Amino acid sequence: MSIDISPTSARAAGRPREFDIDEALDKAITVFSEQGYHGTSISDLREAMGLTAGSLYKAFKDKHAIFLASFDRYKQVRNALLDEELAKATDGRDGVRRMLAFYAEGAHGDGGRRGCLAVGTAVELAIFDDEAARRVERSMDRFETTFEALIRRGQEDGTVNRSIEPNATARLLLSVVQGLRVLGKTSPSRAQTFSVVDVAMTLLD
Amino acid sequence: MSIDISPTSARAAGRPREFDIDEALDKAITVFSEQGYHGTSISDLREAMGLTAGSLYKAFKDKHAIFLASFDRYKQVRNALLDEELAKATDGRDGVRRMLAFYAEGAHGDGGRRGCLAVGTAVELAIFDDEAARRVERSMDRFETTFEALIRRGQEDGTVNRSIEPNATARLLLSVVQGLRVLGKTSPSRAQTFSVVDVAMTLLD
DNA sequence: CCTATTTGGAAACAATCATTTCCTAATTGG
DNA sequence: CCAATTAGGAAATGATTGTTTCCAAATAGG
Repeated sequence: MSIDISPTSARAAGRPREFDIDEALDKAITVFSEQGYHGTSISDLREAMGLTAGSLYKAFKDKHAIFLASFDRYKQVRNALLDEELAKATDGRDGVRRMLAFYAEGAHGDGGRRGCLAVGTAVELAIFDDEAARRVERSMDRFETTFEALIRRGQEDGTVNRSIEPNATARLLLSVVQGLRVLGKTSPSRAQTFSVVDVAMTLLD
Repeated sequence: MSIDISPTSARAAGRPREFDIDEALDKAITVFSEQGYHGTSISDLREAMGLTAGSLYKAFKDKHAIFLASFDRYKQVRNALLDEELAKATDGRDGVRRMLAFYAEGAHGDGGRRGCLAVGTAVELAIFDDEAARRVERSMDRFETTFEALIRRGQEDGTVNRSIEPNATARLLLSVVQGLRVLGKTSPSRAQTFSVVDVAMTLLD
């Protein structure tokens, strides 16, 4: 029995995995987003991920673990894209607009129909699944905090009205964004979706 | 073979049903709201509704029919309550406030955790279930139209700013309301929920 | 009172569910 | 090159799924 401090890059003993875990999770994200957790069977996942049950259960403990891993990857990818977008923001107001536009972009057309995995998880699993609920709450908190920070930044740089309440307004914008994801399920037009963004922006005047 | 134009009140031949359909559907609504369609088994429904499988399948064609009947009753009850609330409105602005408050009231605490059956249906079933999707769309349209009518009424009676665009603003309010239902799944406080309503109302100034 | 009709309810149904088992294949370390 | 370890994959697992069947009970109309 020896203490193992091997780097993660070192390949473990045994036959190497023949598929990329993240690529497989990306397929799982699509299925879970479209069909939900209970609506997705292991067969659905096998087919979408191109794996046999054996491989699935060697890579993940069970269906629930596949779901949580999919959720985590979904958030990681989406957050990275959002951060990239927010890095371009010239001021607080521009940041809010970019953030709203980022979600509006995902809430219409095919992506809107597919849905948001965080919203789906909140609606389907948050009551009885503590691990899922914790992840949803963390995700919502992050959005709210980011909105609030952008509003405060705008109030300092003069692009956002100083008399509005940052936290309450951030929470309203969070509601709008989650609501757009729900409405996106009935595939509204791009214009319809972005008109909501335009109205929301007037709150900063 | 004779043409039957008997009133619906006349009892048909055969053993009479021993349970009230609407009461049973109210139990089903709770289960479907909490667990979703795929997360709810016939056993769950039997237990909640206090019925045997035989009785269930004599009253309804199948699980899907139970769900649609539950959805229809949910909307009927909620719409009746909303109409009652809106009848008290003194002007357009007051109507918008009452409508927002009506949903905020249902979106926090235990009711918020339980969730909205329309939102759950939109998220879980709208893509692959046409009958469910049609019902969701009709429900959303009704909300949007009601909001828009209240805004126009407010613009006429002088309680709502005449320079705002009624349709776009109505759609934003619709988004807010749906978003509150999503956020309600992580059981926010009453104050947190209503602060969103207060901010939304400033759009009418 | 008899027939037709419908419900209540237990038991049975095939199908599908998530998961495991078992064997072979592929790799690492010694 | 051998032992240990892990992955791939087909087949089997028991449990649960939604639904049906069958029989007794309760009603209406004739």
